[in-house]
Amino acid sequence: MALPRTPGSSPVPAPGDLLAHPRPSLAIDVAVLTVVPEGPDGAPALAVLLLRRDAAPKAGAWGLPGSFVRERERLAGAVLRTLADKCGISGLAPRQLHVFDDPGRDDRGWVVSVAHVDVVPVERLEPALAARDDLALAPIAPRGTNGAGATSPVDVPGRQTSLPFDHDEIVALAVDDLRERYRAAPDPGGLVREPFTFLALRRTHDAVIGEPQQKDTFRRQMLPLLVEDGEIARGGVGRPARLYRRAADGPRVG
Amino acid sequence: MALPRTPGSSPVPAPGDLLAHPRPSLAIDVAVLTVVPEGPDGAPALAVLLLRRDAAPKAGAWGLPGSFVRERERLAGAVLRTLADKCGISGLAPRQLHVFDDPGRDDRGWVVSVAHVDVVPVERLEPALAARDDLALAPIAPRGTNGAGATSPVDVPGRQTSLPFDHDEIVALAVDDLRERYRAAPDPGGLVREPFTFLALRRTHDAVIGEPQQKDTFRRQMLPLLVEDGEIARGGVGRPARLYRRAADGPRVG
DNA sequence: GAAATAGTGTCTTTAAGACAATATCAG
DNA sequence: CTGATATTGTCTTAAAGACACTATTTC
Repeated sequence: MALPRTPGSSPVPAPGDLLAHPRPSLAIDVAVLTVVPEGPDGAPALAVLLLRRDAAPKAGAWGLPGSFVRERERLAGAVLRTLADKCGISGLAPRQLHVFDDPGRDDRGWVVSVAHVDVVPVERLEPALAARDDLALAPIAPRGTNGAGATSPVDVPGRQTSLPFDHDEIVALAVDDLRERYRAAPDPGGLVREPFTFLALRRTHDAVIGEPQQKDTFRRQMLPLLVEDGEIARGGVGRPARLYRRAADGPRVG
Repeated sequence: MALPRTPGSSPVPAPGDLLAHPRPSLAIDVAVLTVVPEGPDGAPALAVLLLRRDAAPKAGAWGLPGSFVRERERLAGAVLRTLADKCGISGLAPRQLHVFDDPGRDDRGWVVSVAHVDVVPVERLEPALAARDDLALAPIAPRGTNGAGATSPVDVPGRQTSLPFDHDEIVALAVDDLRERYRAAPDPGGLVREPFTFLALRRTHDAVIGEPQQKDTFRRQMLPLLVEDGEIARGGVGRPARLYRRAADGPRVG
């Protein structure tokens, strides 16, 4: 077998020898989205998890968690490992969004990154957020309404006006993906603990989609995708609401 | 700088040295879809371009065109190069579908492949198809209607019942993606030469989507996305139809 | 009973599906 | 004029939006 060559030596592969190909570094980035109970306007709102970079390029800047994929590791596994190792968070079910392949996107070399989105209830982020100062939840800017000439879909903390690399684009893709899924099904990201009332479900959808959903239309759309459970009584002030769970054919269980 | 290591030597990266990471081979696969004038039932129908493999694994079997990404090459560029080099075809605008990252998907080693879809008018495939016998257009099986116990969405030529690797899955994703886009906009793949009549447009949509579109509903949906052109007279037998082009805000121009 | 929230009824508006009438050409 | 296709009108049906009414609890 031929010896492994340095990447970029010979563009012509020796047949049968995979290692002869120049190979890129493979990375993942992940936009962890959640709903915070108090957004900028007091109502629940979408937010994204940011991490202060300590590594080489753009050290000190806020960006999305990401890392290189290890040998024979699955992409989803790399995302979950990154969240666990770098953020102390147990993620759930990463979804692929897009591959960013611009050869000039990283000064360090040829890095191809697969962008992901994951959705996590805010309770699972709070311990890590409270314990560390290099983690932050940044609110999603409500569509083009962004301070000054910032082009980021995120209200980045501090003086920073945008996210490094393609992270602004990744957040935009992640938000679009999540909104599309929340228009079609009840809480596909598992943000609401089961069983839940229709009010809790609708408040979450309002926050994700960014605008209030019609009470009755929303009920009629989502009802066929839910199964009833029991009753809630204590706690609320008005008439007790029925409790529901996502129908079995629905997506992942939180 | 540290010497490049063989992939798989050290899973712990030396900080600052990108080359120290084990790196996968990066590949692309592409499902080239088109509409052939005479499908299995005589009507125009969707088909996918297959290539007979000559390389190492599954040599002789029909599969999708694909190849390894070269150094600093864009993914879309690798797709277009593959179509040009291996199929003698000039592709148009590849779209990413999904990253296949199962470490066991290729016996030769750690290969991560980005699946793509591209849409090409059949006229641009015909010269290559006529000149070579390792290229074929396979009809898309109309939803689950597949000979015997075949699980492939493709009617693969010969005795083959499915495509190698994840190619069956790629074709299914490609067809779903194309159908979704054709439900929303007039001929986003540029299959019909401009200017076109409503009949030509609808026949193409019928073929892509796999079932006939309502004549009047289709017209009402697509009309706002088109701009008028002139008139057609010669050729047809009935009343001449107006000619249209895709509206400027539409997608790529063929 | 008053306040608050849950759940349902129904009217209006909009869009799709279906069918058919009218328009305009070649022969 | 006949046959063929294009284009438009309209009726029916289904769904969404909007509004309001009734129901059931806590205080």
